[in-house]
Amino acid sequence: MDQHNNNQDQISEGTRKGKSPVRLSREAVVGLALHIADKEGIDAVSFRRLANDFGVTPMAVYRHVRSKDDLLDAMTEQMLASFDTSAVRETDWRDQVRGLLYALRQVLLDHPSGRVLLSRRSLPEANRLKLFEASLGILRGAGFEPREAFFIFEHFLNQVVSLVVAGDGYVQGSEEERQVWGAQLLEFYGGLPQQEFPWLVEAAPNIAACVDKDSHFKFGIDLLLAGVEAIAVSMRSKNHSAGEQKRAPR
Amino acid sequence: MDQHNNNQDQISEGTRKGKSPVRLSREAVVGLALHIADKEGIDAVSFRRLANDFGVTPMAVYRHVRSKDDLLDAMTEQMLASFDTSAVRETDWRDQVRGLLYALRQVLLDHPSGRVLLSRRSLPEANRLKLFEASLGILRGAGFEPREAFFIFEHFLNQVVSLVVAGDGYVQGSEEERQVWGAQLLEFYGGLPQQEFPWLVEAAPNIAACVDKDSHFKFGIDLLLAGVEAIAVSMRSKNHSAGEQKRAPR
DNA sequence: ACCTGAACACCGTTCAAGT
DNA sequence: ACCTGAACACCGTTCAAGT
Repeated sequence: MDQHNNNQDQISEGTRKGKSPVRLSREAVVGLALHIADKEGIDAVSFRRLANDFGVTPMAVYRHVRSKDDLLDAMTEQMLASFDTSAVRETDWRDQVRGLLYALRQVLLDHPSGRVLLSRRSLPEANRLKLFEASLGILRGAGFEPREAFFIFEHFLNQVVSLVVAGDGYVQGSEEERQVWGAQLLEFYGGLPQQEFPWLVEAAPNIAACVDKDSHFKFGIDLLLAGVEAIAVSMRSKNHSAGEQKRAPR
Repeated sequence: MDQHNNNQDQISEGTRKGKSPVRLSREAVVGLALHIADKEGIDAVSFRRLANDFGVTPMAVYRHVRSKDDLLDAMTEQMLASFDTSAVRETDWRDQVRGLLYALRQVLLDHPSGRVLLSRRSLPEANRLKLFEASLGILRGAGFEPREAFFIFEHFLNQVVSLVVAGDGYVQGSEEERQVWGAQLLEFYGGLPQQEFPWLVEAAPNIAACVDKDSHFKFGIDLLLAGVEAIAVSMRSKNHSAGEQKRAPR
């Protein structure tokens, strides 16, 4: 997290006037953009805003970044640079998967804008490719067919992303903002007419407490892995009769 | 789907000049907005665009819609109006759940903008509340605790949304656009260096064929329900020793 | 090579005014 | 009640210049 502040610490003090024009670099531009996105939301990132913070004209930014799409791709890459892939060295595939999911979670906790970045439609670059490849390797090693492995990976990604942002409670802003939103949710759902919405009224505290991320995340991952295990088992019984596969999931 | 054309058929022919000023209504505004969002993507929806299509000044739209947020909320509601809730009358909770998930899928297939609409952070209105309430009721009836029921519902929603948009292959545009994107994916992943990315090269056809929505959706729902079943079973065994619950999942 | 300045075609939203 | 017109503070991006 702190490594992204470096770029900004050299600049900071807001709208500097004309002097010591801090030569831009792609890394600095992307670093500041990611920092702004994480602290103020992805919508706060604009060429004009970046230029302003750098004390430079909007068009100067274009020398280091081809377009907004390019900028967002680069932000995704820089974010994933901190991804901890050490879990691939576990021996059991379940531990490998769990490890990667928790590593991805950590990235998303450090970078609230990650949800938006990861759900953009674009071709992945180096870091994202490595994550993708490692995951497929684990699932193929566990005995899943290419198709299943891909589907399962996709669901892993979706699941982690949506678990971290905690569904309804998703806020890319500050901790305080999230508290306020939680209070609003509690008031809203708790105040619904009880005859018409008995289950919603009952669930109101749980809906509002979506801030309780740890247990929420664990529940979701357990749910997902339970499903994957079940599929693995049913695959193994199918292979028993068909037997066209090299390795069955253990 | 066609009911949204009604509003537009009266207007159409693009930028009409001054005459027969078609009195706006909230329903007409929201209907056209949803229609534009589904055909051209959510970003194509703007007050200026709506005003232009209606042959009216941008500010006229504000008489029927308080703000952009209000407009998006209303679009979500109008979209969910076509939600088929008949599945709640099934007898087994698994069938009820499956039915609702497939009904939601249908809504999202009819409305490509639904993904964006449903992942906005806002308090739900009537139609969305009813869907939420019905789902909780089913899960509570199946014996899940309020907290689990809420978590599971959340995952259902996330799962359906992300399954329908098919992860990487998500395109809110036309069928043709999706084909193009699929071809790009195939070329990209298929063309990666095989030593470095063996699993990605192998999976390339599957990644590109994410257009194959039916089997993809079925796989995801099966995965999710397998996980839920497993949780239900482990809950039942826990209750065996604790026994603090009214009903256990059957 | 790197940055500036002006322009184009867009946004959401406010405010005062017309009918 | 419903719509207009002008304005404010924003967008991404292009193009022709400056140094």
